Amino acid sequence: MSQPVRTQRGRPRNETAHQAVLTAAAELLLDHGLHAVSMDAVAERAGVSKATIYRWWPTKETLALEMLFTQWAAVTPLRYETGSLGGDLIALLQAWARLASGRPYGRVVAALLAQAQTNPVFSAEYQRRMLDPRRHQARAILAQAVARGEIAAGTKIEVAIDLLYGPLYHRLLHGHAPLDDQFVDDVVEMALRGLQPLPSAGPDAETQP
Amino acid sequence: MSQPVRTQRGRPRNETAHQAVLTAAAELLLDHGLHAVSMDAVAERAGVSKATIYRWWPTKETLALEMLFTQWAAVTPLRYETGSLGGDLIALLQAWARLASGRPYGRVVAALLAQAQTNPVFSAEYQRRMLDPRRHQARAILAQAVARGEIAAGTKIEVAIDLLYGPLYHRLLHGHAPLDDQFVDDVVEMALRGLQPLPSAGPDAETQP
Amino acid sequence: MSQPVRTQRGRPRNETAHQAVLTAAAELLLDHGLHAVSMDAVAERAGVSKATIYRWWPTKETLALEMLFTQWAAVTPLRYETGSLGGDLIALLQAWARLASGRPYGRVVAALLAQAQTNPVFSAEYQRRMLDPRRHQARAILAQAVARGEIAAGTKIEVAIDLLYGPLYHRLLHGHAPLDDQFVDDVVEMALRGLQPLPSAGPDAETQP
Amino acid sequence: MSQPVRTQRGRPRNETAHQAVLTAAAELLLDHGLHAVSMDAVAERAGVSKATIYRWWPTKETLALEMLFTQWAAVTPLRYETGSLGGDLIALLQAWARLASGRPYGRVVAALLAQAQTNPVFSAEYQRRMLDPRRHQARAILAQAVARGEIAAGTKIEVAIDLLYGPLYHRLLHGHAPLDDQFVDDVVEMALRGLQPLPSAGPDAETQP
DNA sequence: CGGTAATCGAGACGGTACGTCATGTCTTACA
DNA sequence: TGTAAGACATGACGTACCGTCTCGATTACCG
Repeated sequence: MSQPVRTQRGRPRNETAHQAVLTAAAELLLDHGLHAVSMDAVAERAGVSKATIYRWWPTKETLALEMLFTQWAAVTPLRYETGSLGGDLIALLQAWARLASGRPYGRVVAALLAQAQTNPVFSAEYQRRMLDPRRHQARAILAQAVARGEIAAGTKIEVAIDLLYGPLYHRLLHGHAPLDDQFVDDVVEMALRGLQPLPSAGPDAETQP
Repeated sequence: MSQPVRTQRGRPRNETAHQAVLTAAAELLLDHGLHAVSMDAVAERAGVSKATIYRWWPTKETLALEMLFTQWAAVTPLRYETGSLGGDLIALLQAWARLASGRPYGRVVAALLAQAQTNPVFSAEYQRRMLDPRRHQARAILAQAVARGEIAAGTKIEVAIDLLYGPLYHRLLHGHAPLDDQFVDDVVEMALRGLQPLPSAGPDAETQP
Repeated sequence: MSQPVRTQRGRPRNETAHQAVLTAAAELLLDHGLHAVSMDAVAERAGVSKATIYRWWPTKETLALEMLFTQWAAVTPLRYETGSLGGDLIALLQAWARLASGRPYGRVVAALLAQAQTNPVFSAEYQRRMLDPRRHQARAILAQAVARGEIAAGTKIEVAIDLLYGPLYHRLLHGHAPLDDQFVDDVVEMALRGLQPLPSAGPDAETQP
Repeated sequence: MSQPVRTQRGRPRNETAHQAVLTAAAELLLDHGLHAVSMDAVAERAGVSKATIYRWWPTKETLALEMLFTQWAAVTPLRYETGSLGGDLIALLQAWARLASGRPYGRVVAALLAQAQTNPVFSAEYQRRMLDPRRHQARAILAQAVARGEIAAGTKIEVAIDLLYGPLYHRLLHGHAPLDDQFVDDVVEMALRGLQPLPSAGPDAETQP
């Protein structure tokens, strides 16, 4: 985010102020949502001047994105090598789900998505920071599973990733039901085995008189 | 939205103005997104006074919700009785996907979701209008499938619905890949059969005579 | 004020509503001043529809004027024939001063004057109703005094009236000092005898060698 | 009006804009009166934003007061030392009358008085700026006259001031007759000599040698 | 006695201005 | 150069009145 090139001339950047801004933004965002956050409010709460904020973040969405990235990146670097596809996916998705549901991040994500709808530059930045790393991990896990023969070689990986992450985002954003460990387990199991019963010995058996 | 009871006293509501507001709101919202749309702009474009808008819609989110509801409800709720679960689901989800991707509705949905994150009243109204009817249809379809023995009786219906709609919303909101008929087919198929090959006889077993 | 000609056809005017409007206007005006009085507020307080008010009074200033005229006209019809100029003037002015200072009429008068500054039609109506009758009485009193030889025949009557009423309005509108009986006595005495001491026996005497 | 203390920090106030606002307000006020003047109109005409106006003037009455004060203060407070009471008073009052009648200031004064009726804080400010200085001058003149023996020591000074200024305000606000030099002469003479003829030797006594 | 007409209640409407708030820029002094 | 302070232009906000209008209901008269 910190676009200005450090030329090693002049007064160096005040890192304390930088952190104070991110902290103030996080509190205001998570407590009241983006629309209740003004640059003036962040400046006052952070004890910083507005000019300083605009110096480093062009919009409050950019600020919110960096705040979210910082908070979520602080927890992620797990290795997902449980040996089975199901185990890897649960490890991956549960880490995300616990993070996302730990505080009202739905407010932040929804606001960022809304901004991304009409601002292609921001959308690209959002995807680069928030989505691509997660999808990259998921791709690696699924590729391993293909290599192990757990899933077919022709499986549509991108669709599979949407099938896994989509339901999680759905609950995060719509809030119609909890985004908890049980739900992640259910999603992974249902995605792996499918809705239909096994054709060989499944419920069709009872139709045989 | 028009809650005030018509008591047959006083000047009757101007329905032309009502429609003009919805039309103007639709154009502005779909072209530029909610945050770029002001009540002043809607009023001017609709040839209506701001007071009239505020009389019937307390916020622009409420207005956007009614606009979206009106446009999406115009497509008649088809009966989904193709005889098979896969057919029913494709009919249901493809209708939604075509509607949602026909115009830039992602802008509107994202804005409404952002608003719903911090406004419980609005959230309830959004769910009542936009989500509940769709989930109700999906429940009916899945219940039929259970009755026909296509899926197990113990299937977690709510999770299944999220597994189906989640990926669609995911693409609508994130725009990382197209929300087209092919994607709906893939999602339904993957949700029905699962990622894993059939465990009992292996994925290719049945091809081996 | 009731401009519409009674043609003896149609529903007759509702006098109860008429009075209710004047009463409501009086309360609001005297309590909070004209700017705090809206047609909507008067209508609600009087239990009358806005259309009814506009039917009889084109503006709220007109309404205020009629209210003031009604309340002040109810008290005036004294005869001023005490036999002396001073007595007559005190009777005339004290009646006015008691009326004007009895309730916060300064609010009403100031508002009407403000309106009269830019609306010649209203100004004429205001003068016809509120000023001309008072000045007419004063002229009569002064004419009697001239006839009795109490004051010189060449006295400028219009200036004299301003000299008498001006100070009273001054205190009513500026409120820098009380508008009470004592003040009226002082004004009349000072106007009659003048500030300067009597020239025959006064300080001028010492200039006579 | 410019209360905020200049701490020498931050961008300094734009004095050009300050003057432009006062000028624009003066033109609009004198041309159309306060009620026909909107903050939006002043802002547009002055080429200044509404927020800037509200930063320095909380209401348009406050703005009008500063405008009036500025324009009337521009006429220097001459020394009134003509040697006689009559001369001093005519000098004092004619300066005021010429100022007040030079442009349609009656509109402004009436609007300010109307505001002062219901706003004690504004009333105090109005008196401090517009009335007190004039009354202070008048008191000095009358005190000199007492010292010189021109008027009695027991003269009620406050009443005398009302007797002099009251008629002038009366004509300014009611406009029933001109506020010109002749009127000021008449008021001063009548206030000094009184309406009644000299009681000791009759009104014409001094003309009899 | 039924028609005509004026009044009244209720309240929706287009319009204008209000006073506030947030954005993003700019100007100064200080570090 | 970076920062705090804060003034500024811009423009949307949501509210409040204004004066007009369209209804249905009411109450007289007059033919």
